[in-house]
Amino acid sequence: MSEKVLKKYRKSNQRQRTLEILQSTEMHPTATWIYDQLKEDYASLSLGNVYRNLNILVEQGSILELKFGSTFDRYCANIKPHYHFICEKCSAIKDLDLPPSHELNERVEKMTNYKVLNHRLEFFGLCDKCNGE
Amino acid sequence: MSEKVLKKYRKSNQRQRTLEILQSTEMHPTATWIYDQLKEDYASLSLGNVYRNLNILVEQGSILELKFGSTFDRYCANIKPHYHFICEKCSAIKDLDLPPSHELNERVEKMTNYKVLNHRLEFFGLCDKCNGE
DNA sequence: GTTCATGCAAATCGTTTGCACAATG
DNA sequence: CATTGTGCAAACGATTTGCATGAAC
Repeated sequence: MSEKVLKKYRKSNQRQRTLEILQSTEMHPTATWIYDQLKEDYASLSLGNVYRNLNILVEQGSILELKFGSTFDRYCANIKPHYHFICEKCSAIKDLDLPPSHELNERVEKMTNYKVLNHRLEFFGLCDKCNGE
Repeated sequence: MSEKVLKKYRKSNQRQRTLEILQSTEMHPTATWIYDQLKEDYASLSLGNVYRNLNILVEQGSILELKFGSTFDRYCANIKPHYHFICEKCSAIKDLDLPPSHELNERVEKMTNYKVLNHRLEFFGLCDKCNGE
């Protein structure tokens, strides 16, 4: 496993403020929402720089990025519900035999006041081929 | 709940072939990969139409789309692992108190020969506000 | 002959990047 | 002064869409 070298970053008010904004909200904002908040303090702010700072904060482990975007959509003809395993090295996607548990939905429904209709479970790691090396 | 009116579609060899290709593979291909396969039979094929047919097949319930793309990235400052609930109506994302189960990784590891490092679990439905209406 | 299917090219949209200049250490 | 931060605009890449033509019913 290649150990990633942490880059050195200077102090940046804008980046610090970005982190504070993120820490002060329960919602999971988009880059654009954060941009709008920051805009009040930084009139000449650019969206590109918001992305740059968010990526740095992720790299530093200060925040999490929930990827709902930016890679490929994948398609499959196995239409009965099932879980997936995704190889982080070769990007292979495998169907899993683990039977989907409807009971999980009920558990979440009981601990919240949400109506839970379904869920999606994905495992990440190394597939048989990539793990053998 | 608004019931979606199913549109009527004619028979299309290209769309039928798209489904067959998808049904004959274990991998979870991207639109581009499917395009490359189809290209052998349809020399003048356009990628745009592959997307159109894939969307129709999804709408008809013949295939599943695994969205790893095409919406927003969301960010959050809660860096300890946790699961999410996503409201399908208002798109709110909520952190869940359900404790992440490392045991799930082991279960998958035992039933496959993959190295399982982590997983991601998301629930979908209606949040408290949207469910009340 | 009305509606759907298709190819083509342009548009869309979230995100990234190259460049020039300002700020940091 | 060497390096990082920033704004700006252009680039990128996956997906969608408008338009004109061809096929299905």
